[in-house]
Amino acid sequence: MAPPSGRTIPDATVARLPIYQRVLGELQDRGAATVSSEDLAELSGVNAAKVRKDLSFLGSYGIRGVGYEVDYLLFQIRNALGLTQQWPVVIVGVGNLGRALADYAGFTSRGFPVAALVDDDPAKVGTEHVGIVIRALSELRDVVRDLDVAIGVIAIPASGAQRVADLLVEAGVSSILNFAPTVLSVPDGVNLRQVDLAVELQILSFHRRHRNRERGAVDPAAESNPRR
Amino acid sequence: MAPPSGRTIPDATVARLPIYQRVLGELQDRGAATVSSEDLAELSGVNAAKVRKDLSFLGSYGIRGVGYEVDYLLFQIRNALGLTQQWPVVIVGVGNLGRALADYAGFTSRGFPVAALVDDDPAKVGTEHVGIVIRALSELRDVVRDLDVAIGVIAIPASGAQRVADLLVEAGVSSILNFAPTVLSVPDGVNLRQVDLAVELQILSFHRRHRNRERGAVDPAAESNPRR
DNA sequence: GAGACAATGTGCACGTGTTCACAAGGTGAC
DNA sequence: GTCACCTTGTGAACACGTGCACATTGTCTC
Ligand SMILES: NC(=O)c1ccc[n+]([C@@H]2O[C@H](COP(=O)([O-])OP(=O)(O)OC[C@H]3O[C@@H](n4cnc5c(N)ncnc54)[C@H](O)[C@@H]3O)[C@@H](O)[C@H]2O)c1
Ligand SMILES: NC(=O)c1ccc[n+]([C@@H]2O[C@H](COP(=O)([O-])OP(=O)(O)OC[C@H]3O[C@@H](n4cnc5c(N)ncnc54)[C@H](O)[C@@H]3O)[C@@H](O)[C@H]2O)c1
Repeated sequence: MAPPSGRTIPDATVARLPIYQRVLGELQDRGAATVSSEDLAELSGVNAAKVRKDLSFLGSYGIRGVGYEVDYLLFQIRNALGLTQQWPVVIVGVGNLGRALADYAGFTSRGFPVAALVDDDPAKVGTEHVGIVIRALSELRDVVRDLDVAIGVIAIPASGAQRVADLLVEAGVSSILNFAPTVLSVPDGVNLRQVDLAVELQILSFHRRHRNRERGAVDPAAESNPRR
Repeated sequence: MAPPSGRTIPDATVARLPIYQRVLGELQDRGAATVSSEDLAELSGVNAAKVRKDLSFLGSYGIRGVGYEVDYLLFQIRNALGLTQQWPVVIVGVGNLGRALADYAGFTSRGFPVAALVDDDPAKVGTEHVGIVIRALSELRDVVRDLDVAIGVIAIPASGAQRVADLLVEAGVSSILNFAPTVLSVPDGVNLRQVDLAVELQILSFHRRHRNRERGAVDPAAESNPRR
């Protein structure tokens, strides 16, 4: 029976598939043959019913009374996620963050090899980092074409991010991961994801503050800035 | 009139407040006195009705017919997010990623100063990075107490992450930002956020694959791994 | 071959989030 | 002081996500 895949998979499910994928990989390494939705849920930090519903969007790959075959399910998830092939990545901006990303082995091992590094600092262009020659921004189009780059990672200051995003799109990249703390706009058809660490910290800060408030604390500052 | 703040603010709104905060800061720098929900929405990449509803959870801070006073609204959002004070951060794991984070000026400027660095590599402990002496894992409790650390950032390999999370909680940290690609469990009352770059890439990969499928492409691999 | 068993797959109800559309209500012009 | 105008604040409908509960169905035992 062919996998359904005609069905649309909800965004919330898509966001969890990579977690299941990683957990299943660990189970496979440990030699587990099958896993129940309950165990998979426990290891993934979610509800068992959610796991079953999520997996049912991929197809009916479980065995009632037994669970899911680890190898088979893992293959199906990888297939759904498009991880049956490699997706070369270009990192734009070889600063603190760009270097850390380029050094990181976890990307290549998960099928996202760092194919190219790009920077607009003339002092950096032409030098090597982790064996990759840093190219100029003007070469972006060639780099993308020649190395068949699928994904662009933006690791430059916010001020230049929109321009680089435009250049990436022009060069034919249709998936962008942006680390610059700014809202980017891209044409329809281009996929954009934002990772904003300051936002994460601020959300933590909110919850911490709110927890304190529940305990009866009052923030005097709230009154100290009257309008006008 | 006191800010309501008795109301609970939806999670989805909390996640957007940092964006509004950043955009309003930019508007303030440009000297804007007021802003309409429509303009703020445009700059934040969201719907105008959503902006108004989000802001209404903080209180009735707009002026009908005019918009929102930038200074005043910014103050209220900062207050809601708990950004009226500094939240010292400890980074555990001074490797590729930990170093990049420690070097990053954006945290301190947003009220999250890197107060301490911790690593368990004896070769690193005692050395300095960006003027901060790296401390041993065993000193974590003292570091958290003495420097009044509010937030712990985990930047070590997945295998040790749960143990470090436990240590952070024991040391009194109640907000954790985890970069290790693993599911952590923490007690109630501890706030945990996960940043997983491989997950982000895999979500991009999913959408790219799906886009291609819609155009009629068929992945032959889907059939090539029959069960047993 | 039949029956007990165990875990899946899903209908359903509930909660959360989004968006529209418009009444409510300040502001500024005259 | 009145009126026209403009943007907020929110009710209501809709879409999406979650989780319970259980019928369904494949497996294994005897
Ligand atoms: N370092 C971190 O830990 C961290 C954390 C959160 C967010 N960020 C964000 O990531 C981005 C990069 O941070 P960073 O610390 O690596 O900065 P950085 O200043 O260390 O490095 C930026 C690099 O980008 C290059 N660059 C600048 N403009 C460019 C352009 N238009 N085209 C190509 N290259 C360009 C610079 O030459 C430099 O090499 C920033 O937006 C920052 O806010 C970084
Ligand atoms: N580097 C990246 O760009 C990147 C990207 C995505 C995710 N990550 C994740 O971030 C984490 C760190 O990545 P990295 O590239 O910095 O790794 P790394 O190996 O460069 O550095 C890890 C550091 O943590 C220290 N360490 C290890 N175990 C420790 C423990 N129990 N207590 C204290 N310190 C300990 C090591 O001594 C080392 O200094 C990993 O989980 C990785 O998967 C990194």
